[in-house]
Amino acid sequence: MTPAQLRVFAAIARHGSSREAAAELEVSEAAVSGHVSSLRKELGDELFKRTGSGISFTPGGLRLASRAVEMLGLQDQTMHEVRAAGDGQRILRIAVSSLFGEVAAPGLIELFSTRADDLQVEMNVSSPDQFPRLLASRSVDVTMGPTSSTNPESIRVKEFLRYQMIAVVGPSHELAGRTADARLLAQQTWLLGPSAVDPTSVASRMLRRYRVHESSQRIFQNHSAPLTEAAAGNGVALCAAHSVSTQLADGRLSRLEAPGVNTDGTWAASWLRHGATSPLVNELIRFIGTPRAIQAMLTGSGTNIARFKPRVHVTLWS
Amino acid sequence: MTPAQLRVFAAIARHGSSREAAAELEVSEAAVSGHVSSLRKELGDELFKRTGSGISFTPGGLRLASRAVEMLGLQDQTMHEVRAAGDGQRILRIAVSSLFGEVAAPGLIELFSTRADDLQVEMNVSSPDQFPRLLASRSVDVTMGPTSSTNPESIRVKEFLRYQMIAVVGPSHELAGRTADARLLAQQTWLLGPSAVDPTSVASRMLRRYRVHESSQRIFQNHSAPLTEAAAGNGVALCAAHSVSTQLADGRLSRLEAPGVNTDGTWAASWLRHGATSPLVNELIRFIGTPRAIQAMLTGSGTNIARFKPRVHVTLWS
DNA sequence: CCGCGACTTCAGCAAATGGTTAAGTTGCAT
DNA sequence: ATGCAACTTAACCATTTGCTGAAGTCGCGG
Repeated sequence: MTPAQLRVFAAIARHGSSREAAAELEVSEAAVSGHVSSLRKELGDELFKRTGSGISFTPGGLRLASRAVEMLGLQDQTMHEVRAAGDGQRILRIAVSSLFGEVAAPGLIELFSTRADDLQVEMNVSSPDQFPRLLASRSVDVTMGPTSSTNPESIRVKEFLRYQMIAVVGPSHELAGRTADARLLAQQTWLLGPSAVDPTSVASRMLRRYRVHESSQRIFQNHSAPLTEAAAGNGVALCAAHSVSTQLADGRLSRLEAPGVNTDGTWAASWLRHGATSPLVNELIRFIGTPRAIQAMLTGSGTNIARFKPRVHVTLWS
Repeated sequence: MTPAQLRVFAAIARHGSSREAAAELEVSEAAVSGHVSSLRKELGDELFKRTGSGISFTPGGLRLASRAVEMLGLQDQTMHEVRAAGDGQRILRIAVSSLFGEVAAPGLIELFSTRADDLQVEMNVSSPDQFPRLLASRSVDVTMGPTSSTNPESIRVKEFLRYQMIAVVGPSHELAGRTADARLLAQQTWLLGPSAVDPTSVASRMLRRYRVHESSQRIFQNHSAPLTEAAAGNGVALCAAHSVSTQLADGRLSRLEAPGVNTDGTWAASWLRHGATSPLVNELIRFIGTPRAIQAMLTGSGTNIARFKPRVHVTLWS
């Protein structure tokens, strides 16, 4: 699967014809066909069949078509990025857990990145158990998220924020303001954010603890939607206490007390211990301990349009 | 930038040493060095420098390290996917706008994908102006999102749901239940979802219409967070009327009337007109018009844990 | 300042790549 | 049935790739 082969296949997919692809790439049809037959051999799939008028793709061929343009795009982007980095463009690459990425990171990054000109921050949401791998392969410079017990010697960790996970329900909910027991909790509908998918998260540990059946779990694509659902009285949601303080104060949400439902969590940054740590990383590590940074994490999550750019986002149902 | 070169560079990044990388890949150090020098020439960046104890990466080198493992991973995944597709695994690839993807798609896809076994649905959130390109390059099978005026002849479109965009504020907000004029609207803080970044969206057209200054716009990473902020009285949010009906009913949110603030939007599916449309696509197109599907889109967004799998998610600040 | 460890360059060689032309298949339209 | 358009295969060749061993260079510690 060389870039050349992918380029050829992408051209075929775009035009729906080998001949036109050959014309576009200014090579003979035989050359195109040669690349295709390498791909066919490597992937063990026919990719496309000839029909009277043009060709028709196999399922595998369609699949390859998607990924081919994606891979070529990624390669292209890489070239630009490496060049830009060489020209002094500074980039800080951060991996974050989904909860931190949603409630704390925007405020923090917004504040941090305005401190320096021509600084680009890339935030990558991923599961915390991937953090060591991401650091080890130099895929990111820093990770931020829940602390992990098992960290390799080569990774340095700095804890910077303690938060409390609490359970909340809407004011109209039968358990509002009451104290529940484990048995009762297991019967509730649990409204959860994406972090519930990660088995190491506080949320999913709690679900296991109370033995909440999967059919009582509703997982949303972000951590804000479950709170809205909870406010409407449709179930129990978990969240960081500070992120809902105003909603608790004005009665839109109400705490639910139960043994073990209030858990303390700690957010920590980790990075490679390795010799020369980039100055930018050191700067960030220093910064996250300051009162201003803490403040930004606890409050802000909306950011200005000019500086925000969401990217890829793929979801799979199977 | 061939796969072989990337594999070599990824190994170097992982070990922090050419020698160890050579050992891992079971080739001579010279071979490794050869691949590196090709990369250096192609990218015009030194990538890493020798120091007394090992090597130190240039910014460009670090950048390449991230992307190298990413590209290799993508390639690997592609091989698996093509093979799986050949073995009869059916995949439906959908591109959606950010609003549709958040409020309507989960319910729809959940319902659709349970109708058939071994059916995998991949949902890709992207800007609607990319839809024609994604279809043309066979990157996705169907797109779903706001209708677009300019569609190439080769694309077929089916509108399936009309919705109304409204503006809402919290009950404590000074404009709650009142009718405002354009002048007043321009002075408000606008709480927006990711769709505001896309210049063709209803939201950003409205912002332009009222000449809302960028500094009065707060963009959130999803469409649910701005509603929570609005409920707290911190500004004006835009949303689809049906998605907030309960919140309007119980007074957590309140409509804001103003000339031109209520816009009708239409969601439409589009797909390639091309000869033989996949049966799966036809099935979906037929399905989205049914009452059950409409119902699922209007109500449900939480989905079961076992069937949900978020993926990549990159955000850039610059 | 010498030596060591580690990365880089060089020469040379076998194998693979990527291309060409020409001939061969194949499915559909006439 | 025949012809056509379009994809595939075959034969062949120039070029590049990818390796290796050997020699070269560089930075640092003793």
